[in-house]
Amino acid sequence: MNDAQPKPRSRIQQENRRRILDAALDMFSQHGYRGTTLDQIAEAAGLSKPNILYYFGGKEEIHVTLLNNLMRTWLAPLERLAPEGEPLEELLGYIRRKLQMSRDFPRESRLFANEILQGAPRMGPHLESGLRPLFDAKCRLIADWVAAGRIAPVDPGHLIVSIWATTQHYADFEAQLAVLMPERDALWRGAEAHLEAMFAKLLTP
Amino acid sequence: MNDAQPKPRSRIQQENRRRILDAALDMFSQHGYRGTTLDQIAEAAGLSKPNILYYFGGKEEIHVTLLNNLMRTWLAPLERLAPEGEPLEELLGYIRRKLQMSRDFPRESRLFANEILQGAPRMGPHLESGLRPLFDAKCRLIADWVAAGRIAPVDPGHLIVSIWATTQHYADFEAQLAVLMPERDALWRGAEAHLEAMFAKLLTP
DNA sequence: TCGTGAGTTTACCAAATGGTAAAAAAGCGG
DNA sequence: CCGCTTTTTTACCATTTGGTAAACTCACGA
Repeated sequence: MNDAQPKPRSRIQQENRRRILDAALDMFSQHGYRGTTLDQIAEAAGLSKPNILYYFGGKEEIHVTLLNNLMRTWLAPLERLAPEGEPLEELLGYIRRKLQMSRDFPRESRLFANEILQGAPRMGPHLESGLRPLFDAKCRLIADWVAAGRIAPVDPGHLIVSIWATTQHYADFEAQLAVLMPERDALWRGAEAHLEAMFAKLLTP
Repeated sequence: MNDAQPKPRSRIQQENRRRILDAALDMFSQHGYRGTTLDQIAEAAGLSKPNILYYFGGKEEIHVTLLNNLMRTWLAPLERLAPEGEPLEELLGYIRRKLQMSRDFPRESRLFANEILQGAPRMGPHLESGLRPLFDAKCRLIADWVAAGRIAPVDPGHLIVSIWATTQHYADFEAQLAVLMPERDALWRGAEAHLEAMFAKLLTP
């Protein structure tokens, strides 16, 4: 229904679009949508403002593009939660992947958090069409595991929400954690150990 | 060093300041600092913009006032975590109080989340001077409980962080949860049951 | 090497925004 | 009811911001 056009982008187009999106991700994730100006993005990208508007239709189009890109990488870890493996290992693996994403892609995590915090004004449909089916499917998978007695009884939905909450928190609230637990390396190691232990204990039948 | 002045505010001053702060809390928690305009606050408060600037020195002063007020109510639940009681009951009580705050004061939770997400530009000092000592003290308390074998071994810092993450998530990511778990009443009941069960299992020796 | 289209810059603009000055209106103690 | 203070409104302003028009430069294939 929309831009599934080919996209025969020249070398320079690709490079400049990438720079703009990278700069915009920096800004939007730190200052939110309205807190970010085109001039900031332009300066961070090393381009002039009109030049940026040559590559994107406007501020909102940049933001939406980022959100669309985000959705894919964001769903990936959950998609890999598969019925074939050992349930406990599958879930702990998911937790590990999710925590890794918080550490390696904190900007993406904050962009998402900002968008949701503000009521998901530009993402509502995506949640409904992209996230929800996946969430429901994985809830069913977990419910099956519970029914089969392969993991301890647990509300699948709230389990997934707990995993999101705990893992994303380390990216989204980094500014707070930097004050409370200043040793960065120890923080991530401690986080992984704690979350694995916590969810293992919760899920072991 | 600053406004610890008496504050002999007239009836009308108190009322109007309250209305402004309430309206500003609505706006700031939903749109962030830069995403909120004085005109929005004015309209929501039912006052004219210059009138608002009669009560507050400027936009930033309103925001800082809200943040200061927030700090007090925000620390209260953790302060009540006391060494006298049964450790497990104390911690579960804390979790219950924290979740209740997410349900009853989602605006405050989101205001806080917004501020931290953006790097705590107007709250950094408060975290250091207000939150950190409390956090450290409660970590020591929990460590003592662990050392005494009264709760299962757990990293106190990460335990507290997990409690924050899971409880606040229900307020901060409400827009997302509204899509995934539309039945509002069931959501809060399920959240309480799930979190109590999860942390009880984690902490029971 | 020259023409042409892709890419970039300069010079703007209208609207929005935080904030101010000063006059007007309300309150209110006497 | 008066006079003085508090509160509110009207009329502005300078800056910022998203965006545009059009001129200009550059790459590159014929």
